[in-house]
This record gives sequence, structure tokens and C-alpha cells, in this order.
Amino acid sequence: MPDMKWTELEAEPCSVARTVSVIGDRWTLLVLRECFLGVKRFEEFQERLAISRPMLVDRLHKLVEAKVLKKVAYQQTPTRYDYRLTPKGLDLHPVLMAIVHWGDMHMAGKEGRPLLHRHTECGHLFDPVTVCSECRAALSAREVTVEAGPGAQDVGHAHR
Amino acid sequence: MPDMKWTELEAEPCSVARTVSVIGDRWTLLVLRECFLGVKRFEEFQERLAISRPMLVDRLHKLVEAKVLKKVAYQQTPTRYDYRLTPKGLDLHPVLMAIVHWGDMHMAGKEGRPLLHRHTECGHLFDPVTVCSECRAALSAREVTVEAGPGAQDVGHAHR
DNA sequence: CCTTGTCCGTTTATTTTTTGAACTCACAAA
DNA sequence: TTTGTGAGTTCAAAAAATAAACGGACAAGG
Repeated sequence: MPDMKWTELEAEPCSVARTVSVIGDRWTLLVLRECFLGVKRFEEFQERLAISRPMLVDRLHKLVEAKVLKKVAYQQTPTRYDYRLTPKGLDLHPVLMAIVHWGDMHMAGKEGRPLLHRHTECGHLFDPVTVCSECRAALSAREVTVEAGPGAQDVGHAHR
Repeated sequence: MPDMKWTELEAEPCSVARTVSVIGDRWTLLVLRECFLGVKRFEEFQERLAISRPMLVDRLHKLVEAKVLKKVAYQQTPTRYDYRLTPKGLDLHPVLMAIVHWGDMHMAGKEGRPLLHRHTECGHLFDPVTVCSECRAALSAREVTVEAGPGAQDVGHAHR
């Protein structure tokens, strides 16, 4: 049973650290990619990802523990489960979209991007754009400043 | 020199895999968090992150190699460098914002979120929202379908 | 019955990574 | 001449990941 020990991250007063404690390793993001592509069964993850079985068991169980995935029985005797995204897991969609988009922009070969996304509501192929919830303008790193929130312990030196 | 070997990910026809090959480990995302908070010096990363020195050297160098960070001399004799985000690195801002937002929503303690973000253009505290580049509507996972792009090799079973 | 196959794991030994702690180098300052 | 600083490097020890085989519950076929 491979058990990672760095769950200390979860305790840090930082949303990046806390999120990283759940999704911040090589395999988890790839497992989640498969989930968003509709993969649900253990064996299917195993086939599609070059992941070792113990690691897959570990990651799936950890994601269930984190309530990102849930087990849903799809048969009895023996009871077998699908691994399905929970609402909390579905909320990771923007993270995956942002990751895909960065990869499309900066890591695609000359053949172009491997996958395209279509927005079923408007019917178009699209890219994800991150906007400000208040004014709806596209955000850029330079236009964002950081301040201590209620859950801050010691942001200390909030640069920039 | 700790050298990760899974650069095979970089070769996969998948933007998630390719991005993960750059940012997909425990430390890199935390290093980038610090970068976006304005940290530039080796010793400052070292102080703020409970990372071992060899790992920090490795991560910083890998990020420079990936052109996410660049070294900028801030003094001569001996020449010392700042590690600064490149435009490619700044483009990771949406990824970090999405991660932070998920953490704020799902991993914050009862004290509330540790950090708040202000959009200097409109002056408000905000949350990042991911919208469709075409119709500007907020995206949800269920409204997005995937199709093979020009760089696809064998998406195969494009579920959903 | 008996064998084979499927799905979801465990176990164990081996390899890789990461850590911790000390050490180095090049200079600057006192 | 000694002390300090920034940015590493080295190396042994500890932790994590991998590969490959093993297990257990059942279903299906003969």
C-alpha cells in the first residue's frame, strides 16, 4: 500500500497547497482527465494509463476519500463499482480546462492540438477564458493583487 | 542531481499529459505559487517552502528549461540570478487561479479562504470564472464535448 | 463439476525519488 | 582574518513507485 505522507500540505493555510494535496501529483491529474472523458472502471483506467496497479488503487481510493470521486455499484455478487465524479470532482473542470489550454498553447507540436472542445450550448469550438466574476473582463496575471482573507494565518509579505 | 524520468509524458498526444510533465508534481505548483506572489530568489523559495535544496535546484532548473521561468542577473561578481516568470509562465495564471478557487470552495476551513484576489481594473474582490471564448457564457463540465483535433493520434474512444 | 475468464485488488522485491545535513565556491563586509 | 551570504553540490538514508506475480469472488461454458 503506497501511502503518501505529505498530507501536511492539507493543513497549510493556502488554497494552492490544499488543492495540491489532492490533485498535485503526476497520476491524479491523468486519472481525472480520464474521468472527464468518461472512464469509470478500474480496468479501463489501468488500460489507458501506464500506471501500476498499486498506484491506481491508491489514487482512486484517495480521490474517493477526498470526495472527488464516488463509488457507484454497477453490479452485485460480486459488488463492483464505477468511479464517478462527484459535484466536488466536477468542479475541477475549470482546472483541467486551464491545464489543457496551456498545453494547447505552449506544448502542442506542429500538428496542432490533440483535442478540441465544443460548447454544446452555443455549438462552437472554443477555448476556456478566465474572467473576473465582477466585471466579466478577461483576467491577466498583472491585474490581480492578493490580500489576506479571513482564513489567513500569516500571509506575511504579500508581495506585489 | 535528481532527474525525473517520466518525460515520456511530454511526448503523449495529450495537452493534459504535456502540461503535467511540466507542472504536475507536488513542488512545482508551490514554487509557481510563490512566483506569482513575487518570490524570485533561491533563498527566499527555500525559506518559504519546506523543500529540500536539491529538489529546489532541480525544480527551478527544470522550469527554466521549460521556459516557464527565466534567470535574470541582479548582480555581478558573483553573478546571481532572479527566477522570473516568462510570458509562458505568466500564462499559467489561469491554472493557478482555477486551483486556488477550487481550494477556496472545497478545502477552506471554517475560518474562510486564506487569500482574497482583487481585480485592479474594476477594483473588486473577485473569483475566477471560466467562460466560453465564443459565447462568453460560464462553462460547466456537462456542456463540453471533446473531438479529435489535428494533433490527435488515436483519441480512439472519445467517450461522452 | 471443472476449467477459464473477468474485475478488482494485494504482496513482495527491486528501482527511483526525495530528504536531510553537511560541504563548497565566490565573493563582500567588518 | 574572520564572518556572512547566496546558490548551489554531495552523499547516505528514508520514502515512494514500479513490475510482476498472486488472490478471491463470482459467471459462463462445456
